[in-house]
Amino acid sequence: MWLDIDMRSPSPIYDQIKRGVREEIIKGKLKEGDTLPSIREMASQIRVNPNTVARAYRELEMEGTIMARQGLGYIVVSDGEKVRDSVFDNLSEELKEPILRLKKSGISLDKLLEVIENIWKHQS
Amino acid sequence: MWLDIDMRSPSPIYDQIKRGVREEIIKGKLKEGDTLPSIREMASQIRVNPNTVARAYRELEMEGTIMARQGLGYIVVSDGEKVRDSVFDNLSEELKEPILRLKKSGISLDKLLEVIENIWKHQS
Amino acid sequence: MWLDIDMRSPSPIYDQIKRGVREEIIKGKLKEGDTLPSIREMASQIRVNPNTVARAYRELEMEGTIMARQGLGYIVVSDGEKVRDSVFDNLSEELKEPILRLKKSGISLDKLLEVIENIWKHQS
Amino acid sequence: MWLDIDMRSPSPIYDQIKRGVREEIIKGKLKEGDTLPSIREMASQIRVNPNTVARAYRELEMEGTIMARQGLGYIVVSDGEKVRDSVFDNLSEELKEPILRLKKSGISLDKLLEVIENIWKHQS
DNA sequence: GTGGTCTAGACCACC
DNA sequence: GTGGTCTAGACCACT
Repeated sequence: MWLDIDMRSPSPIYDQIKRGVREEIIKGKLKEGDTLPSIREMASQIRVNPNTVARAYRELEMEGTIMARQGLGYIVVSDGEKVRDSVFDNLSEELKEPILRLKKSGISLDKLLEVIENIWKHQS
Repeated sequence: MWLDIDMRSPSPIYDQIKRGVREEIIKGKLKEGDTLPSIREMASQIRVNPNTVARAYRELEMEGTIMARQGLGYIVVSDGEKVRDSVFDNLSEELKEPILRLKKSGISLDKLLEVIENIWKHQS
Repeated sequence: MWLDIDMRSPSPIYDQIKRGVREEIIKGKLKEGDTLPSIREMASQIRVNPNTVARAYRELEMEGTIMARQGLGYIVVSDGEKVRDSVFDNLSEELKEPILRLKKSGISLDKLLEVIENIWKHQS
Repeated sequence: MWLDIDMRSPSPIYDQIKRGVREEIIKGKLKEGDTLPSIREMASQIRVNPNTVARAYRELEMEGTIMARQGLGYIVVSDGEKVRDSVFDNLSEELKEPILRLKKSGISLDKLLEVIENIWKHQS
């Protein structure tokens, strides 16, 4: 499947897989009821240990995004909107720490917003 | 210089110490030429093993912020401005990833700036 | 990759390990993408505590020569040429001090070059 | 006295003092029978702990360069030539390690001699 | 007193 | 299995 995994990223691979699946759902490329690639297929596609994919799927199941169907594999059970909302929440959470540290280091809100806008506009 | 360390934080203690020292320099509480608390003193103050403090100091030395003088202790060698700049750069770098992911997930720039402002204003 | 470590040398073990790894890369015995012996394996081979190897690897990572991949091990990321160049620079830097002191003490350039050639030719 | 000590150098201060005294003798500014500055005077001049100067003098005495005279302080007992010879020997010894490492890393003798000549000519 | 290195061994996260 | 962090405690060199 079409996830691109960055082996050099500090964030764990199972987490990159989780995010990748969620993105596919948000983009509408995976819809409710669709079947995910099997663990083995996904693993060989992205050159990763099957255990790692299994962990990602398991955790996506625990959060209610996908579901295991005996003998059929995993299917999507959450719609794009729900997924998007939870992604937003998580990312906002992730932004908290660096922002508060920037605040402590004496940056102004205006300067910060400028930096953010810059990243938004000039990065791929 | 009594840093407050959060033992329950996911970020390693030696890293919290590094950030703490940098912050003191940025705030001007530590200036060029000032002596840091000795490894043992800092360790006992923040209830941590001396090795952990030693690692933090050593890495701050490697990045050019402080310097060891045998038998005497560590002194600050980088001025507040330099330290602030490098902290800004690092934190901006840290912001990049979550922001670009938010962009991919379909948030609007206005919504994002609103979220940022919220974090800035309503969090300690 | 069996480095030979001299426990009686004044230079610290972690540094000998760093230099050893760099040399293997320079010699071409380790190439970009190759995996290093695991920390534990290297440690048991050279009869040293794993922490010591870990420190060497960590510092090689900080200088950009190798890279850790969680759960998999360390891989080489810098090519032999880059490593050789930086080794040359560092060693030239090390030569500076004793040479300038010899100059101050009144040795002639010819005599110095003779001494150097002697060391080169008659030492292992 | 006229020694310049570099607090940022990695080499220990007592060693810098020893080298400084030897240099004065080689240069002829201190001759056989001359009195060295007292430990306290030297210590206050170069802003260093008296213990450190004491250690330097003690070791210079052990190697036979100077000698303590009860109530009179230290006097020079070795002539410039002898001192120069031993300095040469020590420095050659110091050159050995980096040179052999350069050899191992694949530099050629010609290239090395060129580097040495460069240092000699273009550095203070 | 100061920092620097090393060992032994525990616990955790990731693959 | 892999690396990453932390503790406890020893020993050394320098001031």
